Amino acid sequence: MEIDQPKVQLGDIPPNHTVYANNLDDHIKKQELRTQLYCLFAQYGVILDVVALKTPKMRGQAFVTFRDVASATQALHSLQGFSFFGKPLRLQYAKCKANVVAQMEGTFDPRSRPKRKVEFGVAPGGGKKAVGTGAQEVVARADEPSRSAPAALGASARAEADGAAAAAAAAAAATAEPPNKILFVQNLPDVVNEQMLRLLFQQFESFCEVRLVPGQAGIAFVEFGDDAKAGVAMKALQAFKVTPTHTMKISFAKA
DNA sequence: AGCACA
Repeated sequence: MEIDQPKVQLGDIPPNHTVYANNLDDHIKKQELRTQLYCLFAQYGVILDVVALKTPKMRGQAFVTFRDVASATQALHSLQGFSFFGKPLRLQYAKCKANVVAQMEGTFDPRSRPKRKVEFGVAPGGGKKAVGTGAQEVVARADEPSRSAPAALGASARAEADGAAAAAAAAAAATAEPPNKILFVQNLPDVVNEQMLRLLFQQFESFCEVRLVPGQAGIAFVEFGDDAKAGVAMKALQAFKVTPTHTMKISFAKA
């Protein structure tokens, strides 16, 4: 005879594009959490969105949405119990369909509330006015099902896979100057602002500040606590695609 | 434990 099954049975929830994760360390900053989850889960497939809220009800939880259910399934099984920031991941399928997925299927019904998430960089409608209100809500998301240009997080992972050549060139350039706690960032699109750059760089330890150069579009300085920490950030974000056409070049600033 | 996306 069968005894009642304890805790969560995966079978309770049908397969979904989205993996629901809980038991997350809730003192991790939201952006950091999303970035780390993105990096961890991206090995199982194309990620459309990572949602993490810090509201009382939603803290310690996150939603990772894949383009394909099979990827979600793969990730769910492979990463079940994975030690993430010292705590084992608890994974299930999400109970509901993510908005991105509904959009992908063309069934998105904005009856609740129409969402205007801001893309990092170029606004889909074109033009140079990109970020207005919700600049801190940068999302990793694909707008078009097929050859989408995922923003922020997606681009970061893409930059890894993508720019062998660009990265090599940038790395070569990076070695031109000796280590410095200040980084020199080039090839930024002219729509970037400090807020956006901060989002990218603040996830690294000992981040201090971002400085744009008035009158000098496309470049910025980013300061860290010391040379080594700056170097870590540089390596991680080297060749990051800020937009599909702008690949960041990072080097140590001149002393 | 807790299933959202403004």
